[in-house]
Amino acid sequence: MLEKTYRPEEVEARQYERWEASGAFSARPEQDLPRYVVMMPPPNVTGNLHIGHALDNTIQDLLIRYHRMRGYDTLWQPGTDHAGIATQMVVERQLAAQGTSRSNLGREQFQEKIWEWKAESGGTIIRQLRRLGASADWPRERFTMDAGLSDAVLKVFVKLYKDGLIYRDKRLVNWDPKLQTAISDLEVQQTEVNGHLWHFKYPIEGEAGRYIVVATTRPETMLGDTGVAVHPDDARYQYLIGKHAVLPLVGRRLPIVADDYADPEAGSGAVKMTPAHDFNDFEVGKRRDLEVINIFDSYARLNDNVPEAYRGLDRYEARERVVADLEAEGLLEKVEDHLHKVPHGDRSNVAIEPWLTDQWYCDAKTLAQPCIEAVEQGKTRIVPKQWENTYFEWMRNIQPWCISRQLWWGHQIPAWYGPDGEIFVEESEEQALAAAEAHYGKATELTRDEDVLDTWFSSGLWPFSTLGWPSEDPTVKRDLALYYPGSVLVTGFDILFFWVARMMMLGVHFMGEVPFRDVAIHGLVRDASGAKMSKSKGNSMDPLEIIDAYGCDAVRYTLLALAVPGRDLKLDPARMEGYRNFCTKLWNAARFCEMNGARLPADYDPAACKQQVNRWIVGKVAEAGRNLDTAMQGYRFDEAASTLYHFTWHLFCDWYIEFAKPLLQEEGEAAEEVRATMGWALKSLLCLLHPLAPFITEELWEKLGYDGEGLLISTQVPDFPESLIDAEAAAEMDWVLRLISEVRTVRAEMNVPPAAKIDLRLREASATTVERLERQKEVIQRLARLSSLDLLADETPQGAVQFVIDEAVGLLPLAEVIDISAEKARLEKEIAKAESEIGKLDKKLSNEQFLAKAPESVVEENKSRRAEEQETRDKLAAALERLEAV
RNA sequence: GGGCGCGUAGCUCAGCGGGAGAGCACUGCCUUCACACGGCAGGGGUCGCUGGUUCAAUCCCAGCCGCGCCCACCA
Repeated sequence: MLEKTYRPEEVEARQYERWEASGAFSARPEQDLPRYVVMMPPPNVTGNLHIGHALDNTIQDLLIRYHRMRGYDTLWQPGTDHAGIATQMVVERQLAAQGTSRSNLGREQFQEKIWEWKAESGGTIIRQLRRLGASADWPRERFTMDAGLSDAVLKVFVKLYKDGLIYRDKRLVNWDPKLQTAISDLEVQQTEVNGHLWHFKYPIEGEAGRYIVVATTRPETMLGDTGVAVHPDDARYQYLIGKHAVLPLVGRRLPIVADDYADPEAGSGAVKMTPAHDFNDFEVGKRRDLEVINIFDSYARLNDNVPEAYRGLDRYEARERVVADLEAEGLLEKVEDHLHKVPHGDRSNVAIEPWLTDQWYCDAKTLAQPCIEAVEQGKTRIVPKQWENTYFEWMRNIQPWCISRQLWWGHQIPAWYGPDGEIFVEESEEQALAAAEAHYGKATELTRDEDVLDTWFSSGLWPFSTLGWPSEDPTVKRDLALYYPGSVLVTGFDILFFWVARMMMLGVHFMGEVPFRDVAIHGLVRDASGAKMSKSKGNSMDPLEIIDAYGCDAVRYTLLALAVPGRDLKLDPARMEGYRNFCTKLWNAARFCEMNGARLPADYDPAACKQQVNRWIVGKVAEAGRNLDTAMQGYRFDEAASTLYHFTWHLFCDWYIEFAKPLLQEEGEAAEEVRATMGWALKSLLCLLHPLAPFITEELWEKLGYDGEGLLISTQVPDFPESLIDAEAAAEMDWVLRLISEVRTVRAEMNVPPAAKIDLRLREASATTVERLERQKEVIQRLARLSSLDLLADETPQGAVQFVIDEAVGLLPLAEVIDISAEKARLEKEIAKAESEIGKLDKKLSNEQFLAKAPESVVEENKSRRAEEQETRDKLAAALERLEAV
């Protein structure tokens, strides 16, 4: 016999091990089945599972299990990402704690350290995903720096280079002075800062006493100024165009140029130009042929291109000095407070510096074009659809993607330089040397580019690199044919650009086909009050801890129930408690079934049930199954969760089991049919629930001795054809349910002491209305007896309900426990409510336009509602009169 | 500056042209032989505000007020 409560801690590890050992997680390429493929977003190899991973992977596991149980060959491709900057930072911090640094170790030793660190803590997150119940194809696990995936990176880089889609360029990049690397636009976060706007007077050359005023938020950059721009139509400055200003502190002649970029409305209308340290100024500088003078070193300290007094100063020290010196010279006109956005590195959290360097770029614009079309044509669907706009917006305005990083951890760029700077991009050093020999006519020594690629470059290949591309191996070719493109990519919107867009670009370019059919976007997990979870705020939830506390199924169910597509979810422990209770409820329902000998005969046919309750619950199971299918197709995991929750608790437990109790007391055919149907319903329910709550359902399946090797390993969900839904049984049962509720209410209000349990014995189902009415009468009679009320046998069912209520109310004065004045107040309130309802309906029904234009059915509905309300009102009024008479 | 989204019961959120819903919380009764992580019954909402379209608006449209997010080169 089952225990009284479900104990997840005793079940989860055991069931998981059994699943994994069975091999049932694995794809079955050799079988001729429809395919369902999900590529797991690879977490950082050295990371820990956080709540966002838990959501993302629970959804994927739900989809995978759901499809696996419906006859698909499923591939859930797992793996991890080397996460360049993030991992390098972790190891660097460790080195710092040990009193050393990467520069002390040198490149090779440092890389060894990282590999050691990976070997040590690399498997953590994968193990943690197993705690979540993730049924991924673990033997296929990949790492972005595996040999195979690295081959893919090489091949892609070389091909794109040779196609002219990757190139080297000298331009301003987002330079992170702390991490000492370039970063892409996406890795830059704009942070609002309370700063100042300084207005400086630049003397006009040869016109003593005349100045042009420029404003800046970054005074230190003035040391690199090479011009001043004004708007061509700005009357105030016409006479200055073509003349020069003299840069204070430096003495450089600054051409005053006309350019549309200068906004006459902003500041003084004149703007200083620092082409080496500002993206806009760089563009203006190119147009107006201004000098580009770099004044910073890689740590954002002033270099030798500034007057000696400032050399070596940090940018912020320099700012103070420059302002002080200009003020001393009387050239500071004014200082205003100024709130503005300052770009910061998302990893380092220091202000990034636009800095002139040589970097590798990817021509994202060209790659993006077919991806825009692919989504427009519906080859890939983004769910919810509103995100398509965001995708289009970004893809249409995409900038060149800076793909080189000055790091040591990652895929080193396969580019070699000859002595004269000639670039050789090849898949190996040998090929590069060969190319160099061909180029120079003799063997020539080459130096390899030190930079590595942006992490997202290799993860952009994930949908096909994990399948073995570019290997020519027949197995790989087969897998690519079967498992590319994937069915759906599940992800939060935070990496829509970082990752999804890159996979689209690289997938379409190299495979000639989009990497996935659907992109299912979910929100971010926030705490109960809506704040972002973060360690520093102390509001983060460790998924493993909450799994320990509530059980994995409860955590999964909570996440799914909250997962409205594209919306953030606020995670409240109270919710998890609720779903933990749900698990217990399910467990106990199964326990009841077990205790009462619910069993499923081999020849059981749900469509052949005779009894009404059984026909009804069969239909409700089928309905739940069909609703689940609809929800899953629309990625409405919240609806999937709620439909099964409602069925389990409020239909199966609250009603069906209660109806079954009296029936089970009797021996014979009726009881047998209930046992069989109950067994069938429970078994079906376990099948339906398994993808959401895999552990408890599997455990029950095993404990109840259902067939096969278990839910995950060998069970297919049966079809639930619409024909199983018996509309007549459903309508009757709805009526019975309502009736029982009403009688219960009356009894509660009358304070009728609890008699025996409501005893419903619904006799064999019958098709004819006469018989149906007879049965209902019997139900009413029983209820009435139980309520100590006599009931006229020839009342019609609807009248009977009213009669029961009337009688109950009529008995009120006799029940001493009832407070008469309170009861009067209640009745008066009810009457007022009914009257207001009648008033509204009257108004509606006297509206000619309504009668003329509204559909007939709506009019009829309103009329009958009017009649019902009137009847209710009259009965209530009569009851009130009787009460007053007492 | 541009874009997206949100304001529905005390809380968290579904719904979305024709009688306001769920979970939790709350109140009352019930330790009845699956379950007190339970059962039954109940209270609670001018569906942000103002206009418009419509026979009919929580739902569609416009404006406004609050809140959040994303993107953007404004000194």
